[in-house]
Amino acid sequence: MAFEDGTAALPQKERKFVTALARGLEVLSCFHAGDRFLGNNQIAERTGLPKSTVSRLTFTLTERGFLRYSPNLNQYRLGTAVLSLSYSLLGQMDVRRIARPLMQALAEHTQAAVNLGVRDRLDMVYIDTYRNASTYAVQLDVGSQIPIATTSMGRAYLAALAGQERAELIEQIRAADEQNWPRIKAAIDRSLAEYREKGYCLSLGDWRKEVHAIAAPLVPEDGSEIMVFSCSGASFQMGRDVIEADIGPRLINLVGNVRTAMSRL
Amino acid sequence: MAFEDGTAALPQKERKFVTALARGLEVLSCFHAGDRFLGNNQIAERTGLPKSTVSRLTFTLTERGFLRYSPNLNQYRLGTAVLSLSYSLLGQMDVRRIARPLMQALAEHTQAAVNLGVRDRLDMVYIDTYRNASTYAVQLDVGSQIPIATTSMGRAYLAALAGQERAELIEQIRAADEQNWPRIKAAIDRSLAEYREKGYCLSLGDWRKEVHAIAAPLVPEDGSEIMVFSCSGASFQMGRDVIEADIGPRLINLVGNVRTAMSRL
DNA sequence: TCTCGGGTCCCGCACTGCGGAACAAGCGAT
DNA sequence: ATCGCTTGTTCCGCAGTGCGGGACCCGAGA
Repeated sequence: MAFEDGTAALPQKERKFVTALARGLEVLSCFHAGDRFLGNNQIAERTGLPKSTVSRLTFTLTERGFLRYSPNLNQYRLGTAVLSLSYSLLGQMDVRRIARPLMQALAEHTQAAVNLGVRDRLDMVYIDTYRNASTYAVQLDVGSQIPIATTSMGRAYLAALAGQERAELIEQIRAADEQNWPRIKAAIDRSLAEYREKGYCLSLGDWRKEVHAIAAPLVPEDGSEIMVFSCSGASFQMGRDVIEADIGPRLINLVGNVRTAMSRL
Repeated sequence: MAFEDGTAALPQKERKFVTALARGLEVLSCFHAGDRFLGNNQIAERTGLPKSTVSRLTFTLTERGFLRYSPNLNQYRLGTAVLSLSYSLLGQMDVRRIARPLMQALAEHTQAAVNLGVRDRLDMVYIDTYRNASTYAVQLDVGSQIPIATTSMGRAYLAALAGQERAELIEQIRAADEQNWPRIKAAIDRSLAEYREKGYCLSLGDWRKEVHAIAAPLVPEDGSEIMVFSCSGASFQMGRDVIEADIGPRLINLVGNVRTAMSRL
């Protein structure tokens, strides 16, 4: 850091920021669903950190059970410690207990998948999903990540977000995929309008051609994070007509019931 | 650090260790299933770190989505980023795909819960669990943690562990609960013997009085981590006789099938 | 044997992260 | 209002931690 006077002239904000920790988290996050094992070198590439730094970070993470080392491959995998964390989180969310029977009933009625998700960075993550036992088509499990921009769940989240935050998030989305921005922007605008009019958002093949979905957000009164319920299924089973006539109202109804159930603790 | 010659005379190992990162992870881990929100002060107490340090760490963790800040409570909760991590891990484990139908069948047959777990520190963590739809008794979900020392799953893990590692782990267990050590030690020894004789471990009310369980470990040939299958239910439904005569053989059979299925990729 | 792609280790330097203490902000009780 | 009391944020100089370029090492191919 080259400052003329040599004093620590960092902006105040940055003094609260612990680089080493952030880098370690970065290392963890660079394991995506696809890849089982990563070597130090690949990690270094993905994160842009120097090899020796990565070496130290992986050592520490392994030590603490957040990574697991495979001696014969000389590579790392995520460790079981991350599981405990996410359970601590899921166990806290009483939305899940409350919504479960309602979601199951809707899944039964529609013969489609009914999902509950929250946002993580530029994705929505399922924290629950129910489907009729016979449905094997779309296999998205708890923890699945789907993009914000092209899914009904993601856009319903956007629609429910307060103006300022929404603008910031949309900007991030734009920056992440300049390429397709015009198309994405158009779809988002359509969804926002749709939400204002009807209270839900649709995605009829935007994400995967053969998947139709509808989603409605739940904004908790206590200021905690927005959650989104969605119902998704094969396009041939879920035409626009049945979605708007039947599923939409039921979904909005579900959200309303969950909201009132949560408001009385 | 006061060394006579002033050189960095740290033991080599320690130079690879990134304290700041470890501390950050410590902060995350101190959120247990019970507590929704923690303030900086409580975190400082639990971790033994000074307040200002905690302040910086929580700032960084929040920044990165691993914690979430509640402005009106001035407190923190785990953030959604941890969810994505654990999904990256679960998605990688193909044991789950392979074992699923077998576990479901066994759950159906026994009318009890059938679980798959791995170790995290001094606990076993469920990575899958199936039960007959009508079973509402014990509600342990994916991510649930149960102690090693007093559960059949934990002790089956111990039994499958190689001598050296086992000794170390047992020592940690002793250190964690000196109090009840004699009783725990006795139960562990019994389980080790039981495993040698029969290939499974029991816990008939050791963990919760009204819960009976049986477990058998799967030691992967590729040297990756040990996994344990268990079957648990209400004590009045699962007497020792039915466990040993019926469930035990079926469980061992299940493990064998999974092992062979995994060995051919 | 040489090379090449991994990974770990070394080591001096600079800057980051440290933590005690001061400061600020709620909140109850008096 | 006024005083504690508790909890969180900020300050600031110091030291030691974490940094990272490069040497080194090892195993697999050629």
